Formats: sequence, structure tokens, C-alpha cells
Amino acid sequence: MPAEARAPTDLLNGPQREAVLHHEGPLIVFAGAGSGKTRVITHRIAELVQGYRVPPYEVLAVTFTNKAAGEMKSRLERMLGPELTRDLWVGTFHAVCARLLRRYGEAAGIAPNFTIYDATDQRALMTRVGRELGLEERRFPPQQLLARVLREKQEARGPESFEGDNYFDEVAKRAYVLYDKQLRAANAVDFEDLLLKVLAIAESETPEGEHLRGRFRQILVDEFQDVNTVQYRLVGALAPHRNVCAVGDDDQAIYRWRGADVRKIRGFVRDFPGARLVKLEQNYRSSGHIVAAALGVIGRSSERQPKELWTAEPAGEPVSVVATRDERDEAAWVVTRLRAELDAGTDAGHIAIFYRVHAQSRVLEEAMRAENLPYQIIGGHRFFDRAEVKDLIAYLRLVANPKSDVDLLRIINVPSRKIGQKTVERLGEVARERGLSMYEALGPVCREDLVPTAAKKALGAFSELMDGLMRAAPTDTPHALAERVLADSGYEAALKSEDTAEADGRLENLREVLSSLADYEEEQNAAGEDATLEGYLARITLQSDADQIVDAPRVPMMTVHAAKGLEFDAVFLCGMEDRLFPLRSDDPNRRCDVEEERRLCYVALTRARHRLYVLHTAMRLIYGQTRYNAPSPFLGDLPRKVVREVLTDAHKDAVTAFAAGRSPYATAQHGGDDDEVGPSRLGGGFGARAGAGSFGRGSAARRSPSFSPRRVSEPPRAPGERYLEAEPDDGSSPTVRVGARVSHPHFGLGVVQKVDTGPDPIATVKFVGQTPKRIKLSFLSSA
DNA sequence: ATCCGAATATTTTTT
DNA sequence: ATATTCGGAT
Repeated sequence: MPAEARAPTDLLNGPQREAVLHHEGPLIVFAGAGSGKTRVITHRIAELVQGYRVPPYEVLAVTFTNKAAGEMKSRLERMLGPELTRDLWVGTFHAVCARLLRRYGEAAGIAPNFTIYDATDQRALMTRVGRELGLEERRFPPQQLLARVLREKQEARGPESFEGDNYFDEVAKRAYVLYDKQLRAANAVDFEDLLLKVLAIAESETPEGEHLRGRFRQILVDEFQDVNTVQYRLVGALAPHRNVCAVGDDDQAIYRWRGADVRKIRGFVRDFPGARLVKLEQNYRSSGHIVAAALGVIGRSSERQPKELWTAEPAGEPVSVVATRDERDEAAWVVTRLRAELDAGTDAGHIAIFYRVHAQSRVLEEAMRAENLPYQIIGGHRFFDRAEVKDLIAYLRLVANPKSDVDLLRIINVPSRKIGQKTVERLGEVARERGLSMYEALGPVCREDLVPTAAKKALGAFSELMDGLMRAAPTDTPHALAERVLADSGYEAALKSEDTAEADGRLENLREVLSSLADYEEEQNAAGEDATLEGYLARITLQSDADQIVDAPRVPMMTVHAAKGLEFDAVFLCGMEDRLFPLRSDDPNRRCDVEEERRLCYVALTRARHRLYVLHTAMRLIYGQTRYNAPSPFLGDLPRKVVREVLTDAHKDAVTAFAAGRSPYATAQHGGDDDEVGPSRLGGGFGARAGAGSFGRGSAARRSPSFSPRRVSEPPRAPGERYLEAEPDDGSSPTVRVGARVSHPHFGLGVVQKVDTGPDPIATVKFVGQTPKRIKLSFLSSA
């Protein structure tokens, strides 16, 4: 990779290089996109170990993904050799904490065989909590309770310090207490606990705390802008010596919704007195045009640290902004251009397709498949989320930690063992009454005839199965144990007897789990470590989307979030439309952080090395609805001189059809029988899109309002202000209610399903023979 | 207890 | 549009 050779630390200027390699004490590096920040960290580590003789096991490097950790390790291996590298602590906050918790967890009341509950498990647990509290599921959806509780946990606030100002919070507080209690009873932790427990130990005046605080002499943290409160405190607690090197870029902070706080970067200077600040502002990755485009978008951001990214690279190709008709037209354009890229010799693995939400991936995937183009979808419904895979994992987790009721509940009757809902409920009751886990309650329930005979027999069989597996666990390798589970539980047999294509697929997936277990064992052995069941389970639970990217000649397709930290020769960024990117929910209560969306856009643009294609559609079918979105306001922030505009034929057709007074988008049977809603009114809507392609030249501002920085129809907003204001229905909007019959000049008669109020009210309307469509109220007349 | 079809919610982004 | 949950019938 030429980039590798271009930007090592020896290209840094004197003082920067000096600080990065030799500064003692706190150091913060503001590393602009593509400025080689990972390289900074690896070189500093190498210098610490080799130059300063810091023992590698006293160096902790925190990365954002496991994949980044792996890459960092392999780079270090080349610099330091395998022995030294093996002893370094390199990993994500979560992975590192999981490891520490196995060792120090007893001090926080966690047995070393603890289970990590993923989002699904957390939701399952919260659902049970809600039921136990007798909460109505409609009023208190477990998902929302969980979100509320996790928000508290991300801020390191326990239930006692819950700042409730409404009834929902009151309830959430009670849910929090019980949720945590159940986790403890199950000897399980959620993602937040993993960090919180370690933090609690590290901040405690115990021998373990003492030990933990002295454990790492040097700590390096990558992607510091996305560190949340707990992680920040954790760094502080683990580094009483203040030897912390934080590397980040506030322009790339995209996880505020997850509790990350950009201001932590500023707090660093306060909390780590004497911190040395280094700025890396040269981008070694992207062409001049691409850097200029990205700067156009981020330059409009407020509240950023002063810095000026620049590049010495040639301007290169202009950025293509492509106007398409709909999502299929968009996908078709991508696929065609992609083919040309491949024909020109670009490696498929060096081209990426980005989108804002996973829901956009399907159409693109279909287009890729239809054209026989190699691709891999990153994230979405992940492999380990498949039902059969989760079942097998649940067996393994229950074997490792019999107290985990969530896992028991998942597999107690899978495959069917004639254990019904009633029986399971009874088992749960007994367990609760006696303070036992459900697994522990199996014995008493059977012995004391607390369930009917048939149920007793079934429970007994299940109990025996699990006991057998648990006896085998200490001597079996994880792989052998998994095979035993599949055989003894009858799971494999049940699938085989189904003898359908679907069952075959499931078996195939299970075999894949087995091979991933084998891989794990092999890897651990190679590293001279034990291959433990707990280790494997933690690893798969803590895997991130980005971790799945394999280095193969296939085009990776992913959300922009997953693209963080990656780079590609060519990038296709799809769905650059208002309301999709920046993403705004239909729900007026949900606010949208436009500034964060802007940074996200910046991240997307800066992934591209040489060629960047940005696409938007005039209409889009998403979530079962057709939406007519204006081009993203971010497009208006691209400097005109770096952009090449492209209009697909379909988009042009749509525009011409519109100009002729026919609906560009309605299906054939609809004529142009305009009534009082004439083309001139439509002009305000579709017309804006029709001109979407025109950058530059005098008339653009008039014909293409969506490309000017501010739209005439929307007042200027203060930075950080809520994007979508929920306004009380003051009667100024047309009186259209749910259920009202309305007509649209092109779609005909319809019934209003939903009305979103606001400055520009939008109704969801079901027209005869159409999928529900979202239409601005101004386009509708009552019928 | 299980199966099937209908109703119902859910859709940002993720360790 | 899709996934999951629920209710009623078998």
C-alpha cells in the first residue's frame, strides 16, 4: 500500500515527531481525517517498548473496533516481533474490560464465568422485568425502558441518582433497579456493566483497585472523540500517573447518541494538566477535490476545534453528484459505474458502497447480485443474530453459566421437548420464590411435584441433558462441546428430519459456528493462550460490524457508521437526500442532531481516496412508503468547482414528464387530470428536485433552492437547534385528519392514515392500488 | 402443546 | 416491507 510508505512518523515535522514519540505525560493528538493517526499510535508504542523499555504488558492501547486492534497488532508485530507484541494489551474498551473482569471481577461480585448480554438479551431481560413489575407493555415498552436505563448507565449513574422528572422516569427507575438485580442474579453483565464494574473496582480502595491502578504504565486511546463518560473516567482511573496519549478528531464524532461526548476532548486538557497538544493536519489519503468537498461540509460546522486540513495530493477527479429517479435507478447507476471501476482495474475490495441506514441495502444488494458483482454486506442482521446460531450459543452460555435465565428460556423447548408456556411459567415462579435461577429450580420442581407428571418428565429430561453437557464442559474443547450440544439436544436431528432447503441452510449456519469455534481454538493455541468457552462467547458478543469485513475481492457495503476508520479507492455514497441524510424521524418528538449528521457526512466523504460518487433520488420507497425527498442540504455545501453533476436518463425523464404537466412518478393509468392543485403548486415541490442537478450559474439559486445553503422556505437555524420542531396544531395547517378522504392530482383518491404536524405538515396517505405515500398537505385537497 | 394466520409494532446509527 | 407477537383453532 503506497499510503503506508507515504506517511510514517518520520514525515512529521520536528516538534510533532518529538512529541509523538518522546513526550512524557499526557498527550493529545488532534488527527484530521486521513492524517495517519493509527500510525502515530503504533509508532509511539513501538518507541515505548523498544526505546524506553516499557514492558509490553504495561502498555494498554484502546481501539474502536476489534478489527482495528487486530490491524494494530499485526503492524506492531512487524516492528517489535511476535513475542513483545503478544504481551501488549490492545483491544476495545469492552474487550479489555471483559478480560480484566475475569481476573478482578470477584471484587465486584462477578464470578469469572459471567455472561455478556447483547442487545437482544438485554431486551428479553427488560421485557421480563416489565412483566414482573406489572407494567403495561404498551405504555412502557421494554425497548424504551431499556434505552432510558442504558442512558443512565452510560453516564455512570446508578438507580439512586436517577434524575426523574416525569412518571415514565419514575417507572424506569424501578425497572433499572430490578433489571440490575436480575443481571446480578444471572451472573451476567450488559455492555455498560462491563465498563462500570471495572471502573468501580479501579476507583475503589481495595487491593484489587490498587493493583488495577498500577497495572498499566502507558495508556493510548484511539478515536477519543467518541469516548463516553464511563470510558473517560475509566481512563482516568487506570492512569493515576497521567501517562495517557489520546488521539482523535472532533470533526469525526458520530456517537453522541450513544453517550459519547466530544467535549471530553476539551476536558482532557483540564483533567490532565500539562497535556501536550499536537495537531496533524495533512491528509495523505484523498485527492484535492475530495478533501475540498469534505471541508465544504465540515466547514459549516460550529463548535469545532480550529484546524485546517490540507493535502499535497493532486486535485484528481471531480466529485460526482448523481441525481437519480428512485432507489432502483440509483442502484442501477451504482452498479454500472462499479462495473466500469472494476474493468479499469480497481480491486473490488477497494471500492465501497455506503448508506445511512441498513434499510437502504436491500435494493443495492439485489442490483449487485443481478449483475453478478462480488459484494459483502457489513452488519445488518448479523450472522450471530440468526435464530439457530443464537440457539446454539444459548446452550453454550447456559453450560458456562447456568444462572443465565435468559439463555435457559431461549432453549428450554428448542427443539420441542413438550415443555409448554405454563410449565415454564411455573418454573419461573418457583425460582423467584426461592431465590434460585431457573436451572437450579429444575430439581426442586420435579422432586416436589410442582408441575403435572408429563411436564415433570419433560423437565427432568432437559435437566439431564444440561447436566450431561456441564459434566463434559471441563474436558471438552469448546468446539467438541458445541458438537455435543447439537447431537445430544436433538437440535441437529430435528433440522435434518425437516429436510427442507431452509433447514439445510440452518445446518449450514451451524457448521459455520463450529468452524468459527475451530478458528478460535487455533488462534488461541497459536498465541499460547487457553481456548476457553467463556473467551469465545465474549469474543462473539463483543464483535462489531466493522469486524466482519474480510479482506477479499468483494465490494463491502455498509452504513457510514461502520465505515469509520476505513479507506477506499472509490466510494459510492447513496441516499443523499434530506430526511434520510440528515436523517430525521417521522416522529416529531425525536430530535435530530444535524451537527452530528454533518460530521457523519464528513466521515463518509473522507473515506474516499481517489473517486467519490454521491447519489440522491427524487423518490424513494423505504419502510414500505414512498417518500419524495429534496436533495440533502449537505450537497449544497460542496464547493461547486469540485463537483461534476450527473443526471440519469430516468431522472431527466421524470423531470420532463413533470414539466409537461404529467406526473413523473405516478403509474400509467393516471392521466394528467389536474384539478385545483395545478402544476404551479407542484412546482414548489417537484420543481425543486427537477433543478437539483444544476450547480453553478446564476439561475441555480432560483431553480435549485435545495442546493443553496439555506432554503427560502426555512428560516436560518442556530447551530444545534432542533431540526424538526414539533408545533402545536394552531389551526394554520389545513384541516386534514386521520381517516379523511383526500385527493391528489396524480394518485387520485386516498385516505389519510397519519398526519405529521410541523412547519410543513406531511400526511401519510393510502391511495387506491398504491403503497402508502407521504405527501405534503399542500398537495392534497379534500374529497 | 402446537400450529397457523392475523394483527401489530418497528425501523437510525452500535460496543 | 418486514419481523415479531398474539389469538384462536386443532
